[in-house]
Amino acid sequence: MAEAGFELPLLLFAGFRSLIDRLHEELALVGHPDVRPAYGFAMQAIGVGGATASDLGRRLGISKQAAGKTVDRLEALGYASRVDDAGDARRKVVRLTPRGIDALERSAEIFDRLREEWAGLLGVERLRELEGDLRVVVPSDGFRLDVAGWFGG
Amino acid sequence: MAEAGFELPLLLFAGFRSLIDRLHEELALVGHPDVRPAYGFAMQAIGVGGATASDLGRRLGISKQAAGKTVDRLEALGYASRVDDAGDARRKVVRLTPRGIDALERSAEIFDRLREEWAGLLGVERLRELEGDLRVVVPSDGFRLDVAGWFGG
DNA sequence: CTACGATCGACAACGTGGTTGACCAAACAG
DNA sequence: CTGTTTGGTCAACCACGTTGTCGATCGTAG
Repeated sequence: MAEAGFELPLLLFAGFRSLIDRLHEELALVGHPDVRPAYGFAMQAIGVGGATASDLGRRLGISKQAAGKTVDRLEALGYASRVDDAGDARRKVVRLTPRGIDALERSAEIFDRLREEWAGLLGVERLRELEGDLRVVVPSDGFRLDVAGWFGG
Repeated sequence: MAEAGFELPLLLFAGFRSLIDRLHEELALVGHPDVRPAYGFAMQAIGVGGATASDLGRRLGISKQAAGKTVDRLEALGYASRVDDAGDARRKVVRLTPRGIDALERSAEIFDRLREEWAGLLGVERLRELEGDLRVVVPSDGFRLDVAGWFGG
């Protein structure tokens, strides 16, 4: 007999949440206690190359205004800074500060470590299968990262 | 070489999100266009037996005040109603209306159908493994359903 | 039976991640 | 030169959370 269908989303969310929660626990221990999940995604989207608020909005699937507000918070926390664009007086390029870069690098390390933990529990092959299976069932056309707004409304 | 660790949470979230999005698309088609993800979780937590706002808060891992506000919205949409408790004048029991029950039943059907879809893509055995593996790596001690607030702050 | 503490539900103020709409300034295309 | 895009910001608003406070009720200990 089949499992109840409603468990599947719960398991996926629980997995996602536990990884993100672990990430932020560890991040707090290495000097980034005030990074919130939303900031992490935003910094990832800004990347080392920087981005404008409009870019960021497009990458995250949110409005440029919402992206701008996120940048405000990132800036207030010292993770990013706006610099005027030399070639276009309208644009203000958001760049990650060294602190922002550090948070990004630490996050990558921690995620790798977490993945190894899962590999230890499941076996490397099994984890690879899990990832592969998810890639199959997940729509390939990218997806929006506006978690809070998506869920809430 | 190992996959990048940061893909894992993204895949899990994408899976979760695609299931929830599909659910609400289908739900909209069968007469429940205004159910939001948060409402679905809340109704699930209320259940056919009903619950008080405080109960709901505990089940969802949110404050009783937040639970009360969710009940307000559920009530405004006709999915739930508050009834005075005969034996305790403080308590107001939240009960799902027939419309609320319908939404819950439809959701269960849709989730089952969605799971079958995944089974078709992956194979029944592989899907069962995926679920089993997730159960292994996910902390067993339950988890909070305050998605929006968790992500945001 | 009375007094105290815990609980329920509500109100208020606030924080955070989103939304639209409006607007100006700068860039671009004709 | 003019009309249209585009980028950034301001303002108002909404949804989902938070904490703090409060009166009313319940349960229990004295």
